Amino acid sequence: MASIGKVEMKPASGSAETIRADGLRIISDPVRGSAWICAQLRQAILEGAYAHGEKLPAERQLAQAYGASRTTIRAALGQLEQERLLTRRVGSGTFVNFRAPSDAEDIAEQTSPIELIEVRLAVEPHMVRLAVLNATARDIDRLAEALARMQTGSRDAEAFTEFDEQFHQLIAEASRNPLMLWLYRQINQVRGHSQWNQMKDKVLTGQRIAEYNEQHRALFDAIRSRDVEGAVAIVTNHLYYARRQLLGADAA
Amino acid sequence: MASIGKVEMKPASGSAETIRADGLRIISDPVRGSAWICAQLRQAILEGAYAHGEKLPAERQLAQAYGASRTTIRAALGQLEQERLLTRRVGSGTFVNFRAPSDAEDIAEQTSPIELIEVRLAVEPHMVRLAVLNATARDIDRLAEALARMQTGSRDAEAFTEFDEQFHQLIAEASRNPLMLWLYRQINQVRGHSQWNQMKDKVLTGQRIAEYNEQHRALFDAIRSRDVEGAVAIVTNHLYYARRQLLGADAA
DNA sequence: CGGAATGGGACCAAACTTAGATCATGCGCT
DNA sequence: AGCGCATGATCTAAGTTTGGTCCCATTCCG
Repeated sequence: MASIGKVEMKPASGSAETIRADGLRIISDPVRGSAWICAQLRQAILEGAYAHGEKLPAERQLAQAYGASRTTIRAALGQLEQERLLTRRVGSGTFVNFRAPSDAEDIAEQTSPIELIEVRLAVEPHMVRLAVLNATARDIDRLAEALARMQTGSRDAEAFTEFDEQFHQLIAEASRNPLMLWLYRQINQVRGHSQWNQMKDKVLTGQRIAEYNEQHRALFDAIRSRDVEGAVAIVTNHLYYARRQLLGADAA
Repeated sequence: MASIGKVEMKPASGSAETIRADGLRIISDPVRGSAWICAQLRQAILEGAYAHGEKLPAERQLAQAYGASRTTIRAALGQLEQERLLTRRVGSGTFVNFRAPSDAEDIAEQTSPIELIEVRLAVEPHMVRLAVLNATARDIDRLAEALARMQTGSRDAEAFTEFDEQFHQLIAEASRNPLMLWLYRQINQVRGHSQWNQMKDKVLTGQRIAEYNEQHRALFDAIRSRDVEGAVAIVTNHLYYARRQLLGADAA
């Protein structure tokens, strides 16, 4: 594997830099400083050389690769982290946090978070209705698992969004309607690319995550007990609630 | 393609890295670890290297194959299981749970007319609501034209279906929500390919076409007069009506 | 000179990996 | 049914990797 792209390119020798010998032409660019390394990495990320979520080489390895000290590498990575292009986790590594618009649908760019909520408001209530009516015991087990994961592991907006997508997609599966599932997957894809991602950090405070978790719990209980109207009401309110907060964030 | 690329590192073991004198060129495996193994397996599955339901090698064998510990392999498999790409059964093995990506046409074949109606029942009421709220005068003009065409030229089931799709898509446009419009186009595409086409001749009798036309007329009037609840009620009944007839046709 | 950036090293705590042992389950065979 | 075996699930203990932090010497540049 790794046949694709994963080769090539040296971080050094970007443009005609450091003409040794005579030392004229020294002008050059920021030669191999943290700023230069930062620019190289940023370009690589923005060009999609690294997939979203992919792990970068460890700092010590990058240092060796770029022929720089770890301090310098850390300065560059720190800058990129501030730009929200990277996420760093102790003991784990440094990860890319940028989705290349390569596979992003045009439609995602044109869709505002409000419009996305409107569409979900159209689809999800009836989807939940079908889910309550058609969910198998296995579906409900899966929902329970997802709910447990969500309530234990959703400390930040990033993780919560991911779990939230999983949860709602499981409901889509529980509807046992292939077209409905396909449709919701499309919506989820848009959701992953939309401008929502740029504002969710501001909207999803810790308290709101807790509130959403409560609503998810209530929705699950309604589905499990086959309470059609209750489930529909909960998901409808859930989305109205989210829309209200989006409108508030817009105003702010 | 002499672009800036990713820096490839090698793990501590394995092949010697090759650092060139002039610059640096780093080779070798991208950081093996559970995340990397997970990515490898995911790509293999998504590429169809494993058929749906096929059994993967046992964990102990995978561990040996990847030169990693069983714990690491299990971490990767666990991630893929969470992504619902795998299913694991004690005593049996690990199995692929992924079907070749369904495009619109595949989905259409898997979708029964009833399921299609269910999805439309989910989407269209709220879509109509948005349309009533957001339709421009131009939108309403276009709807009027389509309605006129439909009522004059819909003698057979074929022609009526075409006009009907146009009419509903115009409503989607009137919602002024690009995602909604895109979504409805997808639905319409499925509609064009589905098994519906094979039974519509039997369902769409001349009388029923006339009834549908009446309903369309009423829906248009409601939209034009900005009667939100009225329009929603009409389209909902319209679809329930169609569903009832489909169920009748199924029974027959 | 003096400040800023860089290099190089040490140490820490968190997360990950490894290597086992043991258990529980399901399958195939007699 | 009973048995043996392969497989996934779980646990423990230790080792390794990794980003976070601090310190100090060196280099670069005004």
